[in-house]
Amino acid sequence: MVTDRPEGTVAVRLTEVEAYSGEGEDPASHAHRGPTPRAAIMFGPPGRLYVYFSYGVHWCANVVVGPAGRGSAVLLRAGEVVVGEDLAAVRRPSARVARDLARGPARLTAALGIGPDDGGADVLDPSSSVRLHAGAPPAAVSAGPRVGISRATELPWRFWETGAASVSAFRPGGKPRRRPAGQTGTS
DNA sequence: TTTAGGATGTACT
DNA sequence: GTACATCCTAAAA
Repeated sequence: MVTDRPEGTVAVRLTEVEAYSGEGEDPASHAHRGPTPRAAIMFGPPGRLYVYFSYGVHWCANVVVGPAGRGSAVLLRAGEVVVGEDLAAVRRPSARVARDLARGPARLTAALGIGPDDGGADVLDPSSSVRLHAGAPPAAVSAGPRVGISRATELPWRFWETGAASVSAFRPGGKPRRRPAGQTGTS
């Protein structure tokens, strides 16, 4: 994922995403109720950017997938900044460590500088300021329940790179407990 | 260190 | 009016 801005370029390698289906089988999706004005972009052609405003202060970005009219999208949940880390750090002053620059959907969107103006942008268009590049697939990918929703939590439609330090902190059934002994978050 | 509460646009009841 | 695909700040232990 790359964004070109007057102030610079930021590239992020996505490490965590969530799938949302609009086919009515997924009550957690914004598209579940149909093409509302906010979710209309999800029903458009694939490769478009669906940006929505959440909780009044955060923007989250999705990439529309599947045929037009289906309403399916992939939420970009987390990633690691590989280019323009300095600029990303400026955009995310609250991020104290590099790992937190894009850990979380709103943080990822902010680190990339994606805003409402980018809604509907074609991420496959080379001339677009927001582009999606295909990279080498990770060695291992894990799947599990989605985070931050209250419906259809059983669907294991969250996918992340196994062992990635930038994935969202998921609390299975309660407290996050400290860092598991085997996994080190730092290098 | 962990827990609680607040901000605020859009959609649904 | 309430809930939400969230994150940040403040307070307590």
